[in-house]
Amino acid sequence: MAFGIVDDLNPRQREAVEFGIGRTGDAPSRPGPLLVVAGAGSGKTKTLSCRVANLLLNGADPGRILLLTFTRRAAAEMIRRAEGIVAAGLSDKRSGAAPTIAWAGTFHAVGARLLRMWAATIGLEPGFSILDRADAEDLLDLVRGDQGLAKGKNRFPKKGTCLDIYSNAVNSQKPLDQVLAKHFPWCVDWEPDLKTLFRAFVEAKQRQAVLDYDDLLLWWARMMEEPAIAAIVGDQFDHVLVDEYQDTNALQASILIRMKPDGAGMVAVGDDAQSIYSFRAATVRNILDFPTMFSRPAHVVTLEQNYRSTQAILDACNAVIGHAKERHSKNLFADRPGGAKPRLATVADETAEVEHVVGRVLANLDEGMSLRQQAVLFRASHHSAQLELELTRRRIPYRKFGGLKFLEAAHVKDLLSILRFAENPRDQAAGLRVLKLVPGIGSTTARKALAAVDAGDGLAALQSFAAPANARAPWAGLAATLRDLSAATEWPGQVALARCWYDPILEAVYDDVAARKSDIEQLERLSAIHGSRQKFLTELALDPPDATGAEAQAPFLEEDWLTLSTIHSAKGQEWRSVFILSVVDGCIPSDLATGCQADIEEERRLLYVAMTRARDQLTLLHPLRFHVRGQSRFGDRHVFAPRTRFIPPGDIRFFDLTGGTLLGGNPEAPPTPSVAKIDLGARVKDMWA
DNA sequence: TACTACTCGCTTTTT
DNA sequence: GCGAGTAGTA
Repeated sequence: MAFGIVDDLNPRQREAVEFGIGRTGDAPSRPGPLLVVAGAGSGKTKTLSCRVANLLLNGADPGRILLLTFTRRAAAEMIRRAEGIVAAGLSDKRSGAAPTIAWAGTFHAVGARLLRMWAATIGLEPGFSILDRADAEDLLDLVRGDQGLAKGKNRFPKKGTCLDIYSNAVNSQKPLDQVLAKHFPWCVDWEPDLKTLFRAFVEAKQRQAVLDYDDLLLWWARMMEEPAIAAIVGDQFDHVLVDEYQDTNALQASILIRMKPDGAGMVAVGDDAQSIYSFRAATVRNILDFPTMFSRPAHVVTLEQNYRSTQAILDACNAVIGHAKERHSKNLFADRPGGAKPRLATVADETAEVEHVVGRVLANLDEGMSLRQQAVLFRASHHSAQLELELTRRRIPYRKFGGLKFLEAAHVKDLLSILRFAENPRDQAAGLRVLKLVPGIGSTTARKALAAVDAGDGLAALQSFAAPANARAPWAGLAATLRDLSAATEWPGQVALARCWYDPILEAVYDDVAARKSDIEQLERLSAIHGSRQKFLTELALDPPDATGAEAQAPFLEEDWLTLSTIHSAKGQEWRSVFILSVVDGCIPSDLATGCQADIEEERRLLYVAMTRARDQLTLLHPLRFHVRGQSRFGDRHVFAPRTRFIPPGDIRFFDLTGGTLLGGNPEAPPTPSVAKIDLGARVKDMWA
């Protein structure tokens, strides 16, 4: 079937788009597994959307296609493009609404949906609530208290670390002792206690009808171990397409293989050179082993032609990844010859770095490159703090992706907890948080009240609960609010109802009331686009609003803005001009990730991912003096920072060195001797030696 | 029992 | 320089 879009695919892309699809337009065939190894900028999204479109144009049922992506945004983009192609392909034959892919989203979102469908069969409460990361931590902490753990003189790992350990064990499908030895060596002695804790944690979650992120995958995977269910769920889909396969973990692979043991209709797309989520137990083994994972071998197509960057930029990227210890051999070549070399700008310190970036961004803007075509990327969320201040001061609009989320703000969590508690009175973490909001109520009273809720007739127990005299009025107000919320049949208005009770509390507790109230108002606006309380809470947990910033509010979306993003959140995107902050040893690679060779290799890929986002212009910043966090007792808060080890002297030729003029004074002057030798990273690590 | 003041440990990336 | 745990007070 000839249609315009396919004509401008290159031969490899075309192979991926057409593999195994009957071209006669008769009954669609069920092709064997296909792996598309897609280098950076090689048109991966285009290829995948074309394949989806091609399936649809060849008669595939859109309701029987499963599209698994890394983020909700990626799924939406893929569907938009596929439907556009289909609409164009059909327009000359018949008109009609473009078909919609009903099953698309992240593994977690799809898992949640399937689990609700199958809940009755697998002994799960269909109305289960979903705990986000912070909720899960709180519950884990609660359980730890109940278990009487961490009472000894030695410090127990903190709740975040405990959850990391648990999560890693679940997602990597490895026994606890191995996980501890490999990733958390300093917690090895706590193994028996951790095991007890995790067992109690799992029991608590089941008793309370709550699932955390890991459970969405774990329950799905366990469900698929039941052959009868696996057969039905597998048969539900003719085609399963998985994007960003290099960032999936063992648990996710086990789901796929149980769904399609022979790999029929299974397509995975990814790039081992861009695997940057090992901290989430993602393993590059997944993509390397995909060809032999199913009972039928997979067909492999490699996309090596880069359409994004100029040759000069690509040369530098290839040099960086060329030093990687092991990689799937792939030779990216550019479609766009020439171009300016990437700049490696050496500046005095972080203040100069910010000055340099802002200056360049504005210069680009003067030359007609809008802010939206530019991005500033960094390793850790807080690296942009100074830049954000400067952008705000100069009134340059920006949106920041990654890092602290809107949902993590205390007041937002408070309000959501009220809704969650009303939705699921068994949810102890939400309940405890809500009850403790009442002035004069601490954890002891709150726990007693929760026990009454659990034992008696749900939320009604709160109204008959004898609250301390000084807390009686707000307590009664809360009990009435929760009663009204749980009795409400209409979703619209419920956030307003919760606010009636919560706003006075917020005003009493916080100083910056105005800013926090506007967050709550945003939450209320957000609630309007969801159909029910359960949908709202589920969607918010699985797909939190991901941008913060001076212009993040909906009414301003049409305007121009500069993108600030962690490298992780920049995955899959591209800009004409890209700036990478603090390309120094200690940042990239992070001081915290220099433990073993595998960590270093991942940091190298991280720099590679960042660099390959650039189309025309790439600037790496190298501040000579680098801020050291939290060490005020040393007086000077800077340390000398060498250029990242990922750009050795031999590779300097791929870069244009600038910055001498920006230094002012003597660029070669050694830093203050008293601070030059401090290796904070080593000190932190020594504690575990 | 609730809240405060103080000490101690550690500091990333995200569904 | 912040969060979490602890000791002390009301």
